[in-house]
Amino acid sequence: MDSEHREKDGERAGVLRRLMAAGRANSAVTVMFHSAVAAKQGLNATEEKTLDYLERRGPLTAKDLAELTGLAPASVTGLVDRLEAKGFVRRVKHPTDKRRVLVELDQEKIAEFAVFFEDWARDVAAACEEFSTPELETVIRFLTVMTERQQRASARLSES
Amino acid sequence: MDSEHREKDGERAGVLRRLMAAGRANSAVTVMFHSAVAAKQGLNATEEKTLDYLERRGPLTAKDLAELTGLAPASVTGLVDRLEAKGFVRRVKHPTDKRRVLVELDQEKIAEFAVFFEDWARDVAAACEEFSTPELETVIRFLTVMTERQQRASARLSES
DNA sequence: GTCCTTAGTTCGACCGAACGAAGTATTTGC
DNA sequence: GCAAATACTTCGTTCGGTCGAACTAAGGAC
Repeated sequence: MDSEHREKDGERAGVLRRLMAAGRANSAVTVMFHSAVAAKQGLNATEEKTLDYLERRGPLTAKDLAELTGLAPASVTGLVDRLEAKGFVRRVKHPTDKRRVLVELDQEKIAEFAVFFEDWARDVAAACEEFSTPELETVIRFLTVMTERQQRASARLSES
Repeated sequence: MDSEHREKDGERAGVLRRLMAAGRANSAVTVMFHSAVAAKQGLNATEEKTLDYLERRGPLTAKDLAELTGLAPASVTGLVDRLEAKGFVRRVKHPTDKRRVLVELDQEKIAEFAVFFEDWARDVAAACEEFSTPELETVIRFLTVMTERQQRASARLSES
């Protein structure tokens, strides 16, 4: 290995180290931000998770929520009661099966809190002015790759 | 505004939109990963937060922890009891003031769980091979800027 | 040296969130 | 059309985590 290679490798290693540090710091702050939002909404972790499922998958039955959250049916009843009392969701009739209860988001309530995200979105956009479009494309590619990897790492961690 | 500008603006807007989406997805997964790690360690949110403070600031007194976590003194006693029972921290004598109790991390226990992070670090390093060194520099710069902004956004959210 | 303050613990109580078991309503299978 | 299965709720209980009040031990002031 010639000296040029050694130098390149050293630089690369340093960059990786700094990237790790930056990623770690960013994760810590992301978690804080998330829990600050939850606190603002007056929601606990379970309730937050439930709203997240509903946002991604649309209306779900109590049974679906039980499976997704890992809670007992009785606990889901309580969970939905709380979310309904706070105005985040509604119980609606299932179109074909009268035994089932569909839980759907109250879009108005969600919009109430969207204000904070718009604030944050403006912040992000402002920060992006320091970056060229190709640079942002690189960032998007990076985030996408990492999201997918971390997703798998989470799953591995949870199951084993 | 000529057609070239219009096109550039449109492209930029699209990139920003995709960046937001990528960032949002990444945040969601980060939070999941974090809670998966906590579950693996058998820690709740408060305990996790406490360990984080100890990692960043070194040994702290019970009073310090009470202020940082916002808990009552009695609750801190319980919190430290639990962390001590699980082997994550130790109570040690304060060098000058015998009333005080210093809480310090058990580095061996921390190292036990570092394995999972090494796994993840390898994963990250592997994913980074798809990126040139200058690209990674861009990512670092982006993460750093965003971390700082999100930090401030969290603080604003928490206080108001 | 005595009194007041400070640091932390113990104790009893409380609350939110989870659970299992039993109950109701509805659908499915034969 | 009746029995078994399914979806959800109700009820009583339990448990973890927090709290305030009272207590102990150790500094600090004068």
